[in-house]
Amino acid sequence: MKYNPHEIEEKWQRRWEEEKTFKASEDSQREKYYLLEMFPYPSGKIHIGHVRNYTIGDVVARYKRMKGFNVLHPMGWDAFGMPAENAAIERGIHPALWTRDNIAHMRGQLKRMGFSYDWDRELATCEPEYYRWEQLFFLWMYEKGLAYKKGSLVNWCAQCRTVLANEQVEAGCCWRCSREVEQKFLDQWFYRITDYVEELLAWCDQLPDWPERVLTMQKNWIGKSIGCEVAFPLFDQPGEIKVFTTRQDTICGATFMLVAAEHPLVLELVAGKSCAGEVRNFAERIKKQDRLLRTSDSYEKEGIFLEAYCKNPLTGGKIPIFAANFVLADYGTGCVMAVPTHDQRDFDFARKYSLPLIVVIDRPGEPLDEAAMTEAYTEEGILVNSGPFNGLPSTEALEVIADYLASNGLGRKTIQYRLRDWGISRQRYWGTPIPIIYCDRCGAVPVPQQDLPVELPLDVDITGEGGSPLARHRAFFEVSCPKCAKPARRETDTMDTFVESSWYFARFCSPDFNDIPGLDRKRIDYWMPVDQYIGGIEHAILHLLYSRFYTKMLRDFGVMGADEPFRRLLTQGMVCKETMSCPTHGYLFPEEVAGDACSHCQETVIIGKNEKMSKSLKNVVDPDYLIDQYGADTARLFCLFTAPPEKDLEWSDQGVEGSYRFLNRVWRITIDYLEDVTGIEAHRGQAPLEGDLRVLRRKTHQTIRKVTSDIEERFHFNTAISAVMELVNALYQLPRPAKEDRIALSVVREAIETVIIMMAPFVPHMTEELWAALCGGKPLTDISWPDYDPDIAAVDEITIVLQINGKVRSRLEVPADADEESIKKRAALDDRLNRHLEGKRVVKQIYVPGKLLNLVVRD
RNA sequence: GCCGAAGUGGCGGAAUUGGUAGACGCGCUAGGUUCAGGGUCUAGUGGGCGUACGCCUGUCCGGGUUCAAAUCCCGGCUUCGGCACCA
Repeated sequence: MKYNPHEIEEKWQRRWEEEKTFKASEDSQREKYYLLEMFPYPSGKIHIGHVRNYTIGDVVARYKRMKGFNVLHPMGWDAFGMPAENAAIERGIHPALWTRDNIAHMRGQLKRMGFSYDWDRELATCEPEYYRWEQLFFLWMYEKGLAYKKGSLVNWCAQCRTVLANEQVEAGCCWRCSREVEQKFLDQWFYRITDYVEELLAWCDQLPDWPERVLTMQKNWIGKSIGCEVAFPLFDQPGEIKVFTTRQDTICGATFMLVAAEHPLVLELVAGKSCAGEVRNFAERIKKQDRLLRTSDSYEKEGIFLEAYCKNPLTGGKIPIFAANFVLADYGTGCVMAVPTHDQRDFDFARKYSLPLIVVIDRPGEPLDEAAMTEAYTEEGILVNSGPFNGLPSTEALEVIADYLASNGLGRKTIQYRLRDWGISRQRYWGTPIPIIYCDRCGAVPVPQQDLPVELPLDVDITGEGGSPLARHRAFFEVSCPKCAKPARRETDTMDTFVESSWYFARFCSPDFNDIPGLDRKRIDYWMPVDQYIGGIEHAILHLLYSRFYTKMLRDFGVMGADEPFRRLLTQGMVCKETMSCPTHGYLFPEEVAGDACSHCQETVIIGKNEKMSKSLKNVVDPDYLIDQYGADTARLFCLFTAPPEKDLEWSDQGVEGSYRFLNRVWRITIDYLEDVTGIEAHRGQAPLEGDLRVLRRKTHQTIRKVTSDIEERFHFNTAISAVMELVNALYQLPRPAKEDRIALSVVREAIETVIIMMAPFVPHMTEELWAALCGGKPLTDISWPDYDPDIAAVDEITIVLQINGKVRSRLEVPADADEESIKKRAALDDRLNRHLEGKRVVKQIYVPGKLLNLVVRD
């Protein structure tokens, strides 16, 4: 009987589906386990990188089920994603129907891999009901001031009529049409995530099972800095300039003031002065240049004097005000006090425009001299030239000066964050409509709850020419005001799709619950938080931060009990492969390459570096090809065995062969023994065994121990699989027992059953088939994960390493329970050891129980 | 520039608390299989020296701590990721 993966896989996939094998039940008495992948639904065809994501989740789900957990494992969610419009047009379906269609489309391919999803849940996120609740949450937030509208400066491409994210701007031009990007003031909706900034930051230290680097990224993104807001009064005129600084200890060294070029204050200050025209030109130039400059490596510091002065609040000194290109309008107050002696940027600026330098923090032991300085001194030191604060260490001065400023009404301690409120407005068709109506009389009026959901119209033209199709759709936006019934206009912006992905995990818990608020508190309390979330590092900041914010907000609305959405997080690595390209045809798919030549033009193919698999680079491996060639089990095994999940995986064709070979080995040894072990029970209990059988049985139990802990504690499937490989090797090594040797065959049977059960989460189809052949009865999915017997797994002979000065010189086989005395006695008789001891004396002996004996010797 | 992670054979990777470096797999070499090929089985496989017992050396580089370092500390190099004129 040959291993025929295709036949087996089709058979079991059909059975699992018919019997709804993987459905979670809410009334189960078992402990719950909620497992979710971080929206990995691809908007096109799935490639092997996706398969890796799903496989990791699937293995965990199958393992946890065998461990007796009630597992909720719905499929992740990316069907609303960005490329949906294009992909929908390509596939000839209306974008509004895209999500549902896409999920159906993907299921075929996903089921072929044997993934054990609870397939009936995720459709809940493509129903109008999903919009209804999302819009309800919006209205609640609007009521509480957590959703608000404000004008903001955006990158705007006039050609595409779209707002561009910073990363969509290439050298100041639109990534799609290469037209120069404009700065435009646009009214946009925001969610006030900054209200939760302290809680989001604090909980970063209470998520022990999240990867360190994700938390670090989130902390950096939030970017908290503690400092002072200080007012610098204007000289010879009323008013003041507020600055934010974290270095209030250097305030006496502030010799000039910098204002962001685009700051409104700039034009106010120069109004009516002779320099006004020049300054205006400067500001215009910087506004445009700024974006361009960001992409170049060296930023030339530029500024222009505004013919205005302000007063240093501590020294009273008269300091000039400049507009500068390197000050950010949207951080802090948009104005910076410049301390050239202790800030490198200010130093460069002062040198360029010949501005005065005053040292206020002196280097201990080696005093600074303004004239001789070649760079700013940014370290700690002792205050000088600072009046009453002279002699204070700078670290203490931070506090003292902050208190002084506060008590004298010159400033106050403040905290600045890098994190901005979350702009959710999108000028796209695809997304949840924002439920607001604008009326000339009543202003912005929320859509009444009973009118929800505001649905997307189906009769729009998707022209692909940019701009929101909704803004061109009169029937959609021409409405009457809910308050006064006069003609009014509906908001045509839709929500960022990140809003939808910020609570889908909660909707999955109660997909059919359509009473207010669309989330069944009872079931939410049972399943949430997600016990294990798995996904790519690319969502480390935005999606995960937004989901955390949303969870806290819904908690404060009383919808959810959890403080955090995801208890444990695994960020798995990417699958990489080298790119191939040809001078004429650009990037090539693997099947477009024959040997080392392009199959279109026969030119030699250029092999590029290893990069993340993506459609645009065409360095993808099609899982269908793998399944056709080797079967889904081999594809799964390869993804798991080659690298631990959090590492990037470099694709290799040869590795796949190895996985296939191993599965064949498992298949052959099982079939080979099948007849002999039929009717024989697997070995149980403690009955003593000798020789090879004892060794095999020990290996069996050691394997259970190893595989269990590798999956349980670390998700290190690669080492778990290698442990099973060792057990299979041991089975092959065992001399074939006689047919009537029932004891030997029972030990063999136990080993074979163990191999099959241990492999079940990884290669479910083949193991089901072998299990059915071997045991019949209950399918493997209903078998519980075995425990190992520590006594049987324990070795009875151990190797003690004999070292001299830490170098291994010999080894000693001793009984596991040998005591220190007897080991030392035997070591003294060891020839190899004694050869190294000639002419030396032992000054110390270090004995590590069960491990080694180290002799420290001198000449 | 700042923050973070990583660096181990020809390759992917093991080594869970400082205690046998290189598990397992790929590749390669040799041999068996009535041996065309493939498959499969067995053995070998970090480097150097040696007929051999064996010896030396070895986890990016340089120091250090320790009886003992891939692992801890200091300095440097390289790669990757994040943030970036953040006051």
